[in-house]
Amino acid sequence: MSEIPPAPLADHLCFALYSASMAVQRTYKPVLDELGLTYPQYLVMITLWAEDGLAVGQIAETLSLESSTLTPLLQRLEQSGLLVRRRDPENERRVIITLTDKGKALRGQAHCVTDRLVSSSQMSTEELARINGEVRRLRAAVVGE
Amino acid sequence: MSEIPPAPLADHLCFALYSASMAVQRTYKPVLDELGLTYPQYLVMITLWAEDGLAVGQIAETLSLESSTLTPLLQRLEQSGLLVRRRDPENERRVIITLTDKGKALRGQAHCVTDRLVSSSQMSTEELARINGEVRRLRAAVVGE
DNA sequence: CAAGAAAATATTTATCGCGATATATTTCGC
DNA sequence: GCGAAATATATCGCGATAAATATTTTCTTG
Repeated sequence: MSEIPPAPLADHLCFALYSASMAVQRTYKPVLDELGLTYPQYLVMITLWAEDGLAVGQIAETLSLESSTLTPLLQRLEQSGLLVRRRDPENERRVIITLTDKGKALRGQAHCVTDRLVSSSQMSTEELARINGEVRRLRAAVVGE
Repeated sequence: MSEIPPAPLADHLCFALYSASMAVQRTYKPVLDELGLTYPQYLVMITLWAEDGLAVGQIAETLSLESSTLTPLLQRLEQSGLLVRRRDPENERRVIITLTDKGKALRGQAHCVTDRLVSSSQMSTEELARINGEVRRLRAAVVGE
């Protein structure tokens, strides 16, 4: 039996996702630097702009991250003055995250980040939305819906 | 003028790519653990299985990584006995990476990793190949071909 | 042609992000 | 009340980026 050689790099969907994700993050970086955010921090802010007052675990669920990843990340955002962390009085196991005025104010500048992808890719928003749907469908399939 | 609020998380293509890439990496992890590789190390091995004897800079170019990322990664792979690093006698600025027999032998077990994505996603290989093409096209557009 | 500037290449260092594991701490069920 | 579950934190190693450094090669130019 001859062994099946692994496919060349170009055929690996995992590499396409990996390198595309990195490329987008590099595109965002200059704008995020101006906002004082890293990319995962930016994802947390998007989550909180949509719904404030979430617990750490809820943010972790939304972003598919471990709470052990989020805790230091949120501590840094708190030190930046963008949010406040406090125990939930009704369930002291939980830590509730609340945006400060400064954190809310950052929301207005955030659309510049997304614009960056649209302009750099030179693709229509319809095309980008279509690819978004495909990739989300793939992810859902991989994690089992 | 009211400010444009950023779109909800689901509309962000960057998050779709990011979370899909992470999901695939988590799927691969158990198999890669058995091989003693991390995911970026696996990408390096795929590159070298396709063409051995590359310089650090060529691997960096292929994977869109910085040499400062690759140097410690390659040092770890060397310590694992999978490859050898040595200066190119013809151009002493370069460091040539060569697979050991152990590194070459690992190639036969590697298709198990890819199988993992195909089976977990429950999508046809045609479908996966089509998405691969879409994502690659997006990446190429973002980085400017 | 030779000397020095510039470019190419890899490494080092520092900082942050992320995963995995282990460890509290609190709450809930029996 | 005690054990089990849920939640967050601490710790350690690897990865990614940027900036600084070192070395070699190539270019320029007097």
